[in-house]
Amino acid sequence: MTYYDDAVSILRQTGNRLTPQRLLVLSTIAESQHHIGIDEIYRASKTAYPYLDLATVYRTIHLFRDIGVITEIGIGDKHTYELRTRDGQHHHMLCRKCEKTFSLSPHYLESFRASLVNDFNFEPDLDNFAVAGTCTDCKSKLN
Amino acid sequence: MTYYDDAVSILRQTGNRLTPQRLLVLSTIAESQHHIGIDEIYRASKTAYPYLDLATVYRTIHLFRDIGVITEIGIGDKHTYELRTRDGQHHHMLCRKCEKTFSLSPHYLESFRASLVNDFNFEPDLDNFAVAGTCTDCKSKLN
DNA sequence: TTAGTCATTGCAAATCTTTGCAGGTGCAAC
DNA sequence: GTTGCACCTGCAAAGATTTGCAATGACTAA
Repeated sequence: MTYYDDAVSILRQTGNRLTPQRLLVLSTIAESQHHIGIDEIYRASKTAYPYLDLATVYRTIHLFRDIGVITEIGIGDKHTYELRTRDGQHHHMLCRKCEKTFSLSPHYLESFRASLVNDFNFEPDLDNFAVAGTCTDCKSKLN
Repeated sequence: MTYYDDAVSILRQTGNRLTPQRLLVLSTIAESQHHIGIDEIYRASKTAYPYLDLATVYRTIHLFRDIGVITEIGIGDKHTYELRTRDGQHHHMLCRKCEKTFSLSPHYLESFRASLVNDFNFEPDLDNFAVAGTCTDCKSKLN
């Protein structure tokens, strides 16, 4: 269970505690094959541990996001989340219409990153980068 | 007043009405030199027209965003807004350490966008694009 | 200019998200 | 294993955002 070990070490490194609630939320996100919203995380986790509170889910999600365990993706007004993998760079494209995701090789962003570093000395954090847009299938359906 | 004329024509084109509330919110955003949050928009606009309701501000902001009159920028958990100028969009770099934002000309993302369109026929929505990272000042402070 | 229509508004209620607090609990030190 | 302490949690209340609805008023057509 790679995600578990990684999360443990990141939580430890950042001085946070390993609580059942956190591990539960973590595994719920990990087991979801796609990005998952707060409400779904709450519902799914609550099945395993009925005392779980929504506020705890919110706090846990924000913690995970801030320490880099998960990535937040905004779809319209809704926020969804997914696990960050160990191999770091994990980019994708996300279709706003059909909500399918597509992987993207890191090299697509490399020249962008390089120009920010060169021109502004700004080091962007592009790990687990996601772009929203319209995929080819949905574009053709628009006609 | 370019922003006014542009907004009028965009609202007309999209079949929306020009109401005093909308023009008020629009001018509040236009007069703000930086990104401005919902609460500030509400407070400033309410001074000019005390009957203005918060719900109207929310609806107006979402309308403006959806028809492209303004751009939404997510800074941390807070959303801020700014006018889209006629000469097109601009993007932002956001420093995670000092929370300062820096503008970024669209051409930095153009080749990225072009390669997604060419290689995947994926049309990314980069209107409210913001990259987080570390700015030059904060990088030098790290030593 | 006037009248009719339908989008828009203000209000209030619903829903979503965050926060304060008192008690519970992980974990480090013994 | 036990203890102590700071962090976490659940709960409830506050704050933020969205929605339903009846009344209003912007715009079109005559």
